[in-house]
Amino acid sequence: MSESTARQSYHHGDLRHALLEAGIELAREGGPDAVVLREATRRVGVSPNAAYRHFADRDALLSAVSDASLALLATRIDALFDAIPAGSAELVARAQLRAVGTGYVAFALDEPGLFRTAFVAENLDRSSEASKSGRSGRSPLVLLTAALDEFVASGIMPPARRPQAEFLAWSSVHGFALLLIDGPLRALPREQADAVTQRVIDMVEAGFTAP
Amino acid sequence: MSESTARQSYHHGDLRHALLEAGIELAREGGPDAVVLREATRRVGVSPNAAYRHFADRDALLSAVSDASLALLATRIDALFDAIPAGSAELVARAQLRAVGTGYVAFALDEPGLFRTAFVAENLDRSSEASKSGRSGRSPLVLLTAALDEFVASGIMPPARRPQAEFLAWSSVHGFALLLIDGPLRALPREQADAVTQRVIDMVEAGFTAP
DNA sequence: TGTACATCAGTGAACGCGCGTTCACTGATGTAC
DNA sequence: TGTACATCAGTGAACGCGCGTTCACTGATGTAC
Repeated sequence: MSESTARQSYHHGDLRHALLEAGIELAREGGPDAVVLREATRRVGVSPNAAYRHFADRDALLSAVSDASLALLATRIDALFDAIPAGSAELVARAQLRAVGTGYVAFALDEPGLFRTAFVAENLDRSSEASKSGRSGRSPLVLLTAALDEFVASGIMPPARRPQAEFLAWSSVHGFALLLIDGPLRALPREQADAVTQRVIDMVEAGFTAP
Repeated sequence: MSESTARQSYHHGDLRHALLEAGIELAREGGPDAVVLREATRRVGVSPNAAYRHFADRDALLSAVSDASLALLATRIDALFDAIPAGSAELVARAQLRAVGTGYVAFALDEPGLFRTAFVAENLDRSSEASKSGRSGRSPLVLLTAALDEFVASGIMPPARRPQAEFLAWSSVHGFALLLIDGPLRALPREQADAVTQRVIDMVEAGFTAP
């Protein structure tokens, strides 16, 4: 977009933002390894070292891109979450669990590069820390936690199963996303992938609520 | 081991094997990206281009290392599988599911570098293809499949849930392994990790067998 | 309103690095007679 | 058993590549008076 039109002035105006956008585009195309500092500056039309006015080093750029990817994932989940119709606390909680899982996998399928970038090693941590700190109040983990709390409150999940349940649910959905984008289910047509996603969530839900 | 003693003759004797071992060691230390052709030759004490007598290129070496990693994972699971005591078909099948999951996660924790190397993108496929082709009759996927077939046969799992069930179970355990080695559960002490692993398997089992 | 000057945000050129890979070669091995 | 020679499995040197990063610089901007 704005990258393609040669800029007029010596100063860019918002180079940090432009580099971040370019980095996101690179991640979208090729995952975290494709976030190459020189290529980002090339796309923005600026000399390579200009990046160092805005990012300490290549890792700082990658981190920013990773954070942005995580935010896009969160947005996707939020949208499904907000579309849940009113109902009994139990039904809403079940729908919330489903929304988180469905949005998570859908994002992975639609944006595999960003998905992999969001979960670059050192950032996986941060995604859970950030949510604990409350900085991003609507992070997926927070939404998931709320849903599971309601599972217990409404009596469909035994309290003994509650500890760490977020991570059990997360594991299933995360692993499934990876089998779909990189793994043996890579060739599965989209509609079948969506159908099996629902079965992953069924399994998780049954695992939590089974007598 | 034998790499450390300078070799006597001009010919190495078993350079292919030595390079593979060096590659496995590199993968063990740093995952797939650490499998660097020049470093492997350095460790074996041979000139870099010597590797090309035995591997077409760097990717061929990485593939071989990945295959070897997968084989080590399979061996680990096999050991648990073979230790299952005799019993009713149902109990044995439940124990088999548990053995596959437990061995899988244990390997990931003990050998995170090899684990990540085993599931390098293009090889995740191969792990399921290889098992279908029957070349490796005791691959984890084959063992898992057998266990799940017995779930249905012994009546504890509705046949309607059987299709794709391998991948649902695999997803959960694979995702959990990644949360443990790279992710938010990285800091979990080993014994807690082992305990939560059992709960992951509980969840999967309940999801399959819930009424 | 105009000017001097500090600060900011870029440029251009170059660096060292380690990698994968190729070239022409040579020492060692095995086989035919 | 010995020798000639093809083949095999190494060596040594070099390549180009693209990267991240640093250096000394210069053009643009904003602020004080």
